[in-house]
Order: sequence, then C-alpha cells, then structure tokens
Amino acid sequence: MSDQARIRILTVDDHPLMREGIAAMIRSQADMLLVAQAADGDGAIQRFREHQPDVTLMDVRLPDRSGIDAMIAIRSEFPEARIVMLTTFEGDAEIQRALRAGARGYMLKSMPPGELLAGIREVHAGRKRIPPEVAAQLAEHMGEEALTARELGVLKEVAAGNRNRDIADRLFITEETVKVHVKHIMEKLGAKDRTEAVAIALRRGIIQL
Amino acid sequence: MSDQARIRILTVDDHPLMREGIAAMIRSQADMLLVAQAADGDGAIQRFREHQPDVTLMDVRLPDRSGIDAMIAIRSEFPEARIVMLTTFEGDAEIQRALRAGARGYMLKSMPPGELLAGIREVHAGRKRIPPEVAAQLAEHMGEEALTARELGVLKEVAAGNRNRDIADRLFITEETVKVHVKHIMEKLGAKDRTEAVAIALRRGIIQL
DNA sequence: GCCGGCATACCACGATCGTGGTAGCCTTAC
DNA sequence: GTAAGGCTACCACGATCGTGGTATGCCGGC
Repeated sequence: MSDQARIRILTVDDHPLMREGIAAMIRSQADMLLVAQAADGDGAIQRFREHQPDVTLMDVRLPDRSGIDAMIAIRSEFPEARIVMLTTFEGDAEIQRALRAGARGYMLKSMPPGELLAGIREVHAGRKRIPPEVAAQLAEHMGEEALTARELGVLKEVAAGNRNRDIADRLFITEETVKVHVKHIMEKLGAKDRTEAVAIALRRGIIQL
Repeated sequence: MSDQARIRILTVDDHPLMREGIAAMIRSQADMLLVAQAADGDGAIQRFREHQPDVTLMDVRLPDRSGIDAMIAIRSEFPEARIVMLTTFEGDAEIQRALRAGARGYMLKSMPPGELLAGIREVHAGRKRIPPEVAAQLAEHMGEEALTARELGVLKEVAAGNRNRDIADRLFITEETVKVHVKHIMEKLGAKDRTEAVAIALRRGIIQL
C-alpha cells in the first residue's frame, strides 16, 4: 500500500516500552504508518503540528500534563484531530472528561491488539470507538449529578486531610459553607463519610493523589 | 551467540502492548533470549516451571493476583529464581514488600530501555539492581515503623468508609480498640486524621482501592 | 421576568472522632 | 524468665463532623 493511503499515526506515551509495543503493533499492519512518537504533552502538540496525523493514540497520564489537556490543546488548534485515549484503566470520570473534550475513542492497554487496531481503523473512518467495558463504566454513573467546581475544590482539600475549619480558611469561606459542600459531595458520591468520599473519588478518577 | 549462553528471560505482564514492547527490546539484544511470556500470576508460575528462565520480569499488578504473590509462589518452589519487578510506579510499600519477598531488582517502566537491559544483566550476574529513584523512595520512609497486620486490617476498613463502631463489629473487637489502632495508624503515617491516613496509605501503596 | 442551580452564611444538636491515661494477656526475642 | 511489642479493653473529655432547617445574592436559561 502506498504511504499516502495508509493511516498516519502519532503515539504519545511516557513509557518507552509501551511506545515500542505500540510501534511494533502498528508496523505489523500494512494499512498503517507510524509517523511520530512523543513522550509528553508538549511533545505531543509539537509532533502533531509537524505531522498532522490521521489518528493520535494518547496516554491519559503524562509527565508534564494530563493527556486530556494535551488533547484539548491540540483540538483547539486542529478541531478535526482524531484522538484516541489509551490507558491502563481509569474511573468513569476520566472517560467522561476525555469524551466531553472530544476524544474519538477510549481504549484500554489491556485489550488485545486486534481490538486496538480495529479501534484505530474505526476512528480513522470517522466513527467513534467506545468498547463495551468502557461504556459499562460510563453507564454505571450516568444520570448521577456531577460535582461542581467548588465541590471538587473542597474534596481535594478534604483528601489532603484538612479539617473543615482549615478548608474554610484556605478557600476564604466559612466553616458552615464547607460543611454544606462536604454534605453535597457525600450525597453525590454515595459516601457514608468524608473518608469514603475520598476513596470513591480516587477510584472513579474524580481526583488524583 | 549460542542459545545456551544467552540470558533466558520470562516476561509477565497483563498488557499485550507492554509484553510486545518488552519482547522487542529483548529481541534486539544478542545476549538475551525471550523464552516465554505470561499474562497473569498463574501463567507466570506455569511458564516458570516449564522453562526455568535465568531472569523473570514481573509486573506488580496482575489480573488474578499480585505480582509479588506470584513471585513468592515461584520462589517457594525455586528459591534461586532471579526475579525483577517491573512497574509503572508504586509507593515505597510495594517496593519494600517486593524486596523483602526476594526480588532481585525493581525497575520502572518509565526507565529508558538501556537501563532496563543493564538491570537484567546485573541481576543475571547475581547482583541486585535498585535504581536511584527507587532507592530514594525507599529511603524516604526508612526507619519509620511499619503498620502491623491488625492496623492494616483496620486501615482497610477505614478506607471503606466504616465508622469505628462498625469496624469493631466487623473485626470482633470493641470500638475502643479500634480507636487505639486508628490512633497508631495516624501516628505512623503522619496523618492529621483518618482521611489523610487513607490518602497517604494509597499514595504509598500500603493499601489499594 | 422568573426559576433553578450554585455558592454563601448562620444556628443548633446529636453522632462520631481523636486524645490521654491505665492495664491485662499473649507471643516472640534475648 | 524477663523484656518488648502487639492486641485487647475501659473511661473520660474536648474537638470535629454530619444533619436539619432557613436564608440571601448571583447567574444563566426558558
């Protein structure tokens, strides 16, 4: 197949071994061409500008910034960019953020290569690719109210072990207001107390440590 | 180089892409030979029995059991097994457990391939390989008292959002005793409250969600 | 313009947590 | 066999948390 007809691919991952694994998978496909690789978000943006690949495989966790942020940066410049998030496994919050930010696919590194390749072709053809196990994760918490920006800020403070009183000082609000936020957080996450709220938020990828 | 003289290697990782990346790295080395691969702990044990490799590269997180448990199982049968843990990144607790259980090396997937290969040769030669960044993690909490088995059990219950009263019922002890354990946990981890204790324990790999 | 959601604030009360001290029992180590 | 560490238990008290209700100002959507 001529290089012009092939699916031109950019991979972004900070693990050299993983990059090599992806590269090997793509090299084995006659209809695909690996045009560039990047190890972090900034590199991803630069490589994208240089090569404008048909499909980009982006790791969610990167050293300098989130892969989702890198995707947002790329898509603000190239709105038609077809980007597939590739991750070991995150909670539904990461998936939601990625799709909301315009990801065309969300695949797991634990999936068999055949699945991944099919996903790349699917996305290249202009369709989306959300495998069943990912969709299930997403469906799990569909319809539930999302945390507001303020609640998220409070939750991060709670996760740091701060008391309501301290959180109030840090956010320049009263302790009573903090309590209201904490109460809402626990309601939305279905937690019995603040500790479980933090555990659930971590498991779902709503916050990171 | 003859196959007999080569370093015979077994890789264990549940991500096909990562396995492929490792395989590619090893194949590029004249003095190494990839004799088998496994995707989970049980497979690792079976492959080890069949091939008795010189060096085993073992992922810490596996679908069926911890890579450390798999290593313990292998080493109970083959005490001389030279096993290198390979992980994306975990806290010091994982590193400690792995080394205590007899791992000969602890390497990160983010390390350049040259480092990994050097580590494999080092371990094959009978030495240990703990890269500086891993050693630093380990040193960070050296000398600090480790949690006891009971404290660990209580901590897991705390992370699940249980109240002291409920934990007492679940562990068949009194609430007062639970309080003592929680107090000790917070002291040892340097946490201001139970929530921070859970956050710290998760970050350090002492517990998982 | 009105409504709903969000963030803010205050009050009061019961539940839960964290701290201090004391102490018995058991196992392991020296 | 004695010491040390770990697990258990009880008491008391102050700090903090979680819950209920009420209320104000703001903003974006219908």
